[in-house]
Amino acid sequence: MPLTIKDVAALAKVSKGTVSKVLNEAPGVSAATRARITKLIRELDYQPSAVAQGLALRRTHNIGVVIPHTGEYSMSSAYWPLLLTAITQRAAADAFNVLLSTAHSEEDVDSAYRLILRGRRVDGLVVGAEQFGQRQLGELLVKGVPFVVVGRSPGLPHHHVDVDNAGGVRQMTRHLLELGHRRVLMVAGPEHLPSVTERVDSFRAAMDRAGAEARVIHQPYVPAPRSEGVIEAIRAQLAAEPRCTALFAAAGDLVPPALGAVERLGLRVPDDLAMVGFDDHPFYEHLSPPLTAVAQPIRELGLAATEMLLALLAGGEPEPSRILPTRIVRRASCGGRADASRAAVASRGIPTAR
Amino acid sequence: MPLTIKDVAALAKVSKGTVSKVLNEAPGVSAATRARITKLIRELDYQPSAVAQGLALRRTHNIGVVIPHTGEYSMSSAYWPLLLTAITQRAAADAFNVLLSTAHSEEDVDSAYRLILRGRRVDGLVVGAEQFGQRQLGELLVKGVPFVVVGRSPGLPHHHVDVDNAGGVRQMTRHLLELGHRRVLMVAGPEHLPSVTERVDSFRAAMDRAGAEARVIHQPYVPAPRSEGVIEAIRAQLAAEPRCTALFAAAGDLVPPALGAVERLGLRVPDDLAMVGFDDHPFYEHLSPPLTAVAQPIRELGLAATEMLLALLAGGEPEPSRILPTRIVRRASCGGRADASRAAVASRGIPTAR
DNA sequence: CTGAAAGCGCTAACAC
DNA sequence: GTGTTAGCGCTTTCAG
Repeated sequence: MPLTIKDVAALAKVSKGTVSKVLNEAPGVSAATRARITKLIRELDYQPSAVAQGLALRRTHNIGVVIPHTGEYSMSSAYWPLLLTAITQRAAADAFNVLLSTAHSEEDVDSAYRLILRGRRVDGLVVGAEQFGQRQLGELLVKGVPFVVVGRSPGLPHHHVDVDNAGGVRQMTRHLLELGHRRVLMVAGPEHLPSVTERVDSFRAAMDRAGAEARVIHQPYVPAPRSEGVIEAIRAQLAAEPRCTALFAAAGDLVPPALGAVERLGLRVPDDLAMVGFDDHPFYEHLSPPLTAVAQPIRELGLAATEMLLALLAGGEPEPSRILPTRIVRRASCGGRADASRAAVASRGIPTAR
Repeated sequence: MPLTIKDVAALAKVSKGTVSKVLNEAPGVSAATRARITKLIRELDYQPSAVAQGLALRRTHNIGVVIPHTGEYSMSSAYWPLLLTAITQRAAADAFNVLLSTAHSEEDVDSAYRLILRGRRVDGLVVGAEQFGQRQLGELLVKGVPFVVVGRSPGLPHHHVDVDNAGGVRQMTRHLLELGHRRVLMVAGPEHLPSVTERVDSFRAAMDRAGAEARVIHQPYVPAPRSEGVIEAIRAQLAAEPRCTALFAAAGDLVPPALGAVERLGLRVPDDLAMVGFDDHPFYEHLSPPLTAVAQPIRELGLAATEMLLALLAGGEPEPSRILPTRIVRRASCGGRADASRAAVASRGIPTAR
């Protein structure tokens, strides 16, 4: 049986209340007894029960994170893992733990949601925009649970952080236009997602403005072994006359099928077709040719989301939304000169690969 | 203020005890009142406080997971994200939540460890072998916290799951030998890691047995932008006479620098040099040529770890260890015919890419 | 400055 | 079958 505050009090020959004050660095304890108790606590390696504290204080010091399962299909993007890491790290800095909940399908969203909310075991939530429907968000709003959304869910008002989808696409589209492309195919995700709409609209606007022809096809995100349909759809569009001279994969998960389609047609990149992606990935550098992409500040996004939530939990009033800029990493897949990509944020290396 | 059991009891005109019995499906309540209370609970959308239950029952229904940060450097492997997903999903099936803790450096390990253990907010732990030192594991043992290690930490006895590192390497090495390679370079991770030792020893043994020459260099896992030193070390070994005809990157994080070295030397794969990796990744299919690799059953590993821990928590006595087999996915990087890789486990697609 | 007591929301004996 | 009571480990008045 682990030590309780009562044990500590008995050993120190004081009351529980006094020990509690020492634990919480509350005033009203003489320096002498405080020192004595502090020492005892250290010697005993006593740790107060977070559960009991939670009951008494009605706060758990846990934040919930609801994101999609990283199934085999989604590992062509490092988005969620990097986001989760950043959130966890930032939360830890304020002594908050992260309670994780993932959903692997739409039906599943609701159960993920209740699992983490059940019993109010978190003080607040960070949720992926795609992970909560209007209903769930509305419920959170009603219940008064503090939360911040990563990405935007249209309609209801809420705190949110996101990358500048429109800006990133605009910048990349202009880059393609500058390189002389007049007919570009964008492969985008499912139409009902706000992030998809933002990217597509921005692409269309930039192309229109230049009097160039924007082609867009929407595709579901699908596990790699099942991407046949997606590959075929892209192949068909790519083969259609008049031919597009550039292909824009508007999400990380669409890059592999896009590559598949290009391989299937035997097109040479960048000579026959220029290619770019949204959402950078370490392997892009090693594709042949290396793939130009819009890089998202994923880590910063996670930090921003967490800070916003922590502010909310502290009773503050953070700005309702925070949009982070993207940047283009030029590699050889568009022809022209490829800048060396700027060095990424350094992280100290510890063993991790398996 | 959320509803409490007291409110429900008052509205139902029964005592808290009776409501509690209904909540826990305990006997001793007439069918009629049970039905009435159940209905009321549903109408009110009452959820008992997990914190209060935790206090009373001395179990939190949370499991802790301690894994490395997924810094930029480690996203060339999908190992940790996939593992985490599997754990979370399996835990959810038994109504357990996952409390996440990550460490981004060796110094950090201890704080990650105390953060999650502080206040006993978890019933048990799944930890990455590299994440806990002997000291921490020993402390867990002493404190009697149930835990299972993913990978092996030598010395102390503990429950653990792992992939068959030796078997996977042996199989792949034999494959290379069959293709006629007599001099092979393995790039492996830091020597002090058991998984690295297992892979290296198995490689050496298989090569020796065939009278072939095994060359091994150890390299730290390092962030992508800093891999210059690693690339250079590999390049140097690759250039050394007599030349190796095959290169074995013994961890996911070593594949990008290995590719870098090969590119730098202008070697053609597989004609000048065959290349294989340990730990498969969705992008390997789109490298040129597609990379042959040892695939690890990561998801199954996570499920096994979680099941072992859940069994422990339920008071059972699971087998102390579980080793899962790997399989080779043949692609074109070794020359010869490349089998189509067997279809991976299907997952239903929901929007996830950003 | 310190101790005693009430209460956070729930469970589990044990009466009735 | 149902109500009552005593904790679970901690915080927080409020006396002394």
